[in-house]
Amino acid sequence: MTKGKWVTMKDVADLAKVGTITVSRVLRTPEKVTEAKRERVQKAIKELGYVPDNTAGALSSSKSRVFGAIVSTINDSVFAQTLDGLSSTLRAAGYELLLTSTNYDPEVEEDALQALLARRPDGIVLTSTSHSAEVAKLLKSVSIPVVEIWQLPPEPLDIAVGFSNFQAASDMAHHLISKGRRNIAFLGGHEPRNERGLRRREGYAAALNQAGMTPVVWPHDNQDLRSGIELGAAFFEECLKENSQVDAVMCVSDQVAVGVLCEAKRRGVEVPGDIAVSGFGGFEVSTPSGFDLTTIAIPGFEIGVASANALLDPETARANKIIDVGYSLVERGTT
Amino acid sequence: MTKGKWVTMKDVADLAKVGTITVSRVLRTPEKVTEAKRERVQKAIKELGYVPDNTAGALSSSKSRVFGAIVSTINDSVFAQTLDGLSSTLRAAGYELLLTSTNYDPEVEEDALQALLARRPDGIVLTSTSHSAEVAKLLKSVSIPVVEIWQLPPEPLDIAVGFSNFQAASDMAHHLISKGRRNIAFLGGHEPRNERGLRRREGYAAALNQAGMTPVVWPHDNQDLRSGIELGAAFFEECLKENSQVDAVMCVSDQVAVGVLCEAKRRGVEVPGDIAVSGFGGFEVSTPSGFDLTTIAIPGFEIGVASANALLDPETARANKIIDVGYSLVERGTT
DNA sequence: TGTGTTTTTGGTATCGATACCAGACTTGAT
DNA sequence: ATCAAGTCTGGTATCGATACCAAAAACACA
Repeated sequence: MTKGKWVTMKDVADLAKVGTITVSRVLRTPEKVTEAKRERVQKAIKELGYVPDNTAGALSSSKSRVFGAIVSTINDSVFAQTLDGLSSTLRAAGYELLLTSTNYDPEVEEDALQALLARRPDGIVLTSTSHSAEVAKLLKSVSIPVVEIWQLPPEPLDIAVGFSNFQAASDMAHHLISKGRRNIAFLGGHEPRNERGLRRREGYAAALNQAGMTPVVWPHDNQDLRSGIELGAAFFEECLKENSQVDAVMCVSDQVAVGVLCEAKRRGVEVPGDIAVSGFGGFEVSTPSGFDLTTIAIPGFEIGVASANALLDPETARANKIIDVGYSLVERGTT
Repeated sequence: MTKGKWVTMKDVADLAKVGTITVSRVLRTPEKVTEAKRERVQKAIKELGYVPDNTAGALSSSKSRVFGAIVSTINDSVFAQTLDGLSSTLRAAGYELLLTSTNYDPEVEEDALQALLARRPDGIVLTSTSHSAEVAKLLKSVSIPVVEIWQLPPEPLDIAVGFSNFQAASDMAHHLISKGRRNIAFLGGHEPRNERGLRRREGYAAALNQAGMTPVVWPHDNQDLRSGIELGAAFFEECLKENSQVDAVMCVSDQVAVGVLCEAKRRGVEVPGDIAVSGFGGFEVSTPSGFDLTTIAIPGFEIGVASANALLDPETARANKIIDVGYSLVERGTT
């Protein structure tokens, strides 16, 4: 209790007049200790304000009770709900989450993974699925569960929890086609490191090709670093000029769609009259109280919960390898 | 390198034909080892794919190289930039971040803190400033830096990094008054556990009282759990009915303001003609490409960076105790 | 009461790194 | 060639918990 000095298990054991191992058991497997001793120990713990030292426990049991997460970004809200689901489910089971972000940089990913592994986590969650050779090697050499999320790689390293970005985008394209749209453009998904965006773009292109239409994607290259709302606004300025006959925009995310909608309003372009707009993600802005946006709703929180369960019980999860949480196309006022 | 078995420092030492301590020094203080040995060791590390075990290092040096963060929520984007700044700055210095969220529940906060302390972090970041007695006691008994962020408590436990929510809200109220508004309502800030919202509401009320106006806050009680965009939309339905003369709405957040703006458009209410709207936060939606919203821009990323620096060098930070990162009132098209 | 079985308990070794100290090895000056 | 001062290096103890095993206690049954 004195500032700067931690109370140890031995202190508790001495006060309760038991062996240290009994204290350990009271904390981990209380049912194996008689009630009398258990109470004495618990009283001592409270009295001394004992906080167990997990670093020591981790060393001797080689179970750190920590999971690591490497996400591409925490800067926007994409993974927020997932992290929430992950962290709350893990905490309920007595585990903690070690979080790192890479900002879509594979070099950072390798560093982050090294640093994470140094903490000997009991499992790892990744939001990316294409890894450098080094990263793949490290992950394979490790005997802990590795969960890749928000995507469904054809060959998961270990376990994957997500949905098909390709299929979802393809569905949305078909939805727009079924609404009579004939010149559908795709906005975003041009960042080469963001695989989810790339898959969505591919799904869109496949659907259009299948329907005998010509895909129009914008921006063309990765030079254009705008994204989010700003990208949506820029759409009118540049893309629409080149393709004046466009009657629908499929956006890579709800944010981009919001940018499009704002600019449309500003210019007096009718939605969905002149142009239909769709988003992706199902964030709050897409709701009827917000933009009433047609979008693909992703169960972000559930991805987190399912990943947590996969980490906690990898054997069961490995039976499937791929856990598809699905998505749903929500039709609203913009299409 | 064999699956399931970690390479230890001893393995590296044997291969490089040095003592274990030399390996340790190559990793922590390479300048104290002669070049020849250093290279031999580094080669051995690479060859074996050695990943140091920090749990062991933490135990013997009582430095875990981990910092803990307890945030009220990761569900929305409020703290996203801050976490980004925090995590990237810490990682650059070789530290990792252990993240927990409380969902504004003080009971969870106590549990989370216990769990965090069990990992013997080298410091802690908190987004809340009113703590239960237990939590305060725990934090005071600990000899590591404790940084409270996003607010400036009058009596910080140790170090605080943030800005005055009260002052910022008061500034915004004065801005609206200076624009000729005479019936300014405040929307949000009704959740009893969210101190930042409460402080903003207070700042607003103080400014109006000072100007001889009567504050109108809504919702009145905490029964109404709506927040975000939905709350903004509900404003027209309920608040405006009671106070038909309102000519400005100060919102507790940008999200709420977006809800107000969407609903205004839907009802044909002119902004800022009929009603002025202000936000708080300075998120992407508030930009000219988005809603062109007058708002208080908070340097969220800088809060993260400053907190990280405070954790890394608490002595310097303690000289001030309170680090005010400020804010700026950004006047745009909605007022 | 005595024997065999099950449950509960504690001693000791161990996990993998770093701290501390002492010894070996440089280096430079005399 | 010798010595002092400084630089490197490695052996051993240690951090605080848990694993393993053996001893003690409790219990059941004849």
